[in-house]
Amino acid sequence: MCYRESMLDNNSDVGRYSETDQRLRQLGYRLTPQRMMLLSAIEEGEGHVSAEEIYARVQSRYPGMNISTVYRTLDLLTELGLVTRTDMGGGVVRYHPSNKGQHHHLVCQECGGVAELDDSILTPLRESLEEKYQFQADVRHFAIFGRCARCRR
Amino acid sequence: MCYRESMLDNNSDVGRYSETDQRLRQLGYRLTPQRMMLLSAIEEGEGHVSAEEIYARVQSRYPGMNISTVYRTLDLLTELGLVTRTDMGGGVVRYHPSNKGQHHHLVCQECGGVAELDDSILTPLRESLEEKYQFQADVRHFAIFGRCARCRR
DNA sequence: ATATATGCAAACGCTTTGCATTTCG
DNA sequence: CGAAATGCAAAGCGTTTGCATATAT
Repeated sequence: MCYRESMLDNNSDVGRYSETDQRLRQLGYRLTPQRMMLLSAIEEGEGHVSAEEIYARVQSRYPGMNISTVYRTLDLLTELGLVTRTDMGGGVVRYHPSNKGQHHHLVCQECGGVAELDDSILTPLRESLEEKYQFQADVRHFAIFGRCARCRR
Repeated sequence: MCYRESMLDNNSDVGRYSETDQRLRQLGYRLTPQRMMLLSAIEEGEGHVSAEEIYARVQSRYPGMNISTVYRTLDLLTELGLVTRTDMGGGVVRYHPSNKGQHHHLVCQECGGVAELDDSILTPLRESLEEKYQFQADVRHFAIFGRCARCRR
């Protein structure tokens, strides 16, 4: 029904439009309450979040949020390049705002821990892939699996 | 019921035990018809196959094969190290025999094409991960996403 | 003989979809 | 007002599980 009221009544952020919000409108998309909530949830969350986590986070404050809207919105934002989707392997997919800078992941297959990886370490690999295979590696979608320092002991 | 007859009657390979078959028995596991079929399907298939593909392939010859057996057997073989499981991203998981040598993958996000990648190109990266992060990269599970030479033109 | 593996059917978790309803612009 | 977005419920997909039955050793 009237999800606007139930969701926004006590939202002190109404009226504050983030950079990404503005961008959405520029591109001709509607700025719905759901989209604003999802964007702020993604921006607040440090690091990377899954669709289900985003859903839970938004729903805790705005119980009207719907899981299909989460997926549809994430798809849209990803297509527009406002959000980056990272396939972490094992069926785990995480999202983070594109404007928060690039970094990559070391995923430990033993403890499941995820460490961030500085981009510079990949430069040599990118260059040799370019040279030898004419392959343009998409550095935004990088996850390396293995065993972390702790689990090796 | 009696899946042995229906599945093995016209299997000219009965009695020929592959290297991996033998290995299974050594380790104390039973050498069932299903396991033999699955192993030969995986070994025949050039390159990498998904669980569903293995299932389809085996079933075309031995209609009794069951999808849960495929998954259970692939889990077992992976744990034993006889088969390698590669997460290709996008929920796609492929398997190939461990004894067929190591190589990696360049997955084109545009055309979906998969190219094989020589292991040597990863040596510098592995070394720097080891040095800087004490992280032991699992090179058997490597897929790099990006755009292939053809799609860039 | 008996522990182990299989078949079957049901459930799983995540994701997608169709369609009626609502809402942003 | 009208196109676009949402809610809802159902289905999709690949995978896993519980339990009775069959079988390799």
